[in-house]
Amino acid sequence: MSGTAKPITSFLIEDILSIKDGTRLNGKCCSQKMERCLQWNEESEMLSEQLYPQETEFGVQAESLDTSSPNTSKSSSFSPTGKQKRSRAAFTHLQVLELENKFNHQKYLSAPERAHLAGTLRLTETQVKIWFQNRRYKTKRKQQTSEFCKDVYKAEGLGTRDNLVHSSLITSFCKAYQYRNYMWDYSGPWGPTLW
DNA sequence: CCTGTCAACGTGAGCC
DNA sequence: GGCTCACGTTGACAGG
Repeated sequence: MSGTAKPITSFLIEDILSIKDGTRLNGKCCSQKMERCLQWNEESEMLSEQLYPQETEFGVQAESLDTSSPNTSKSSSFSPTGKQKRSRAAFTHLQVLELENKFNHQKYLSAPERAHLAGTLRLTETQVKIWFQNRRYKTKRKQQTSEFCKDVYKAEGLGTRDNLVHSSLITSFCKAYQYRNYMWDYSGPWGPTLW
């Protein structure tokens, strides 16, 4: 690894993370950040081939992935009642970024691919597997929700005062729906806003 | 305190 | 039987 390679990828990552239109990368991805992520996906592919031909598949140094050292392993803390507390790891932005990057190209991973990705991101294979499972489910729910609400809007039509009331009710329903965050569809026909 | 998010977990089914 | 999947739920955590 040369000294010139790191600043380039670090710049790209910091570039994305510095965008202030949202605090999370996963789930409710905000427009500018996601656009930059998608742009970065393409750039990182080219960069990784040029800069890290042998070292990593993703063009990001493994050491930089667990900087905040999330509690990715099972913690053995106990609740006051004596029951073992369930831990929930908080993946770093970089880990999520790489997982998203991979997911954009592949919705399913083979066992060797999963092992490699887990090693690169310093996660367990199970964590990668679960992440992909959850991610596929979220994508599906998001799509279903979008299509459902789109159909309702189509069926109801817009224009009259009654229809405006209807659309208002529909919007309320969609807002109340558990997976409303999946309606933030940056790649959808309505752009990156909540419709 | 309430609510939203999301990794982790449970369940049932399919594949080999 | 072991593995992975889709799907739904749980519970820790963070932000308002």
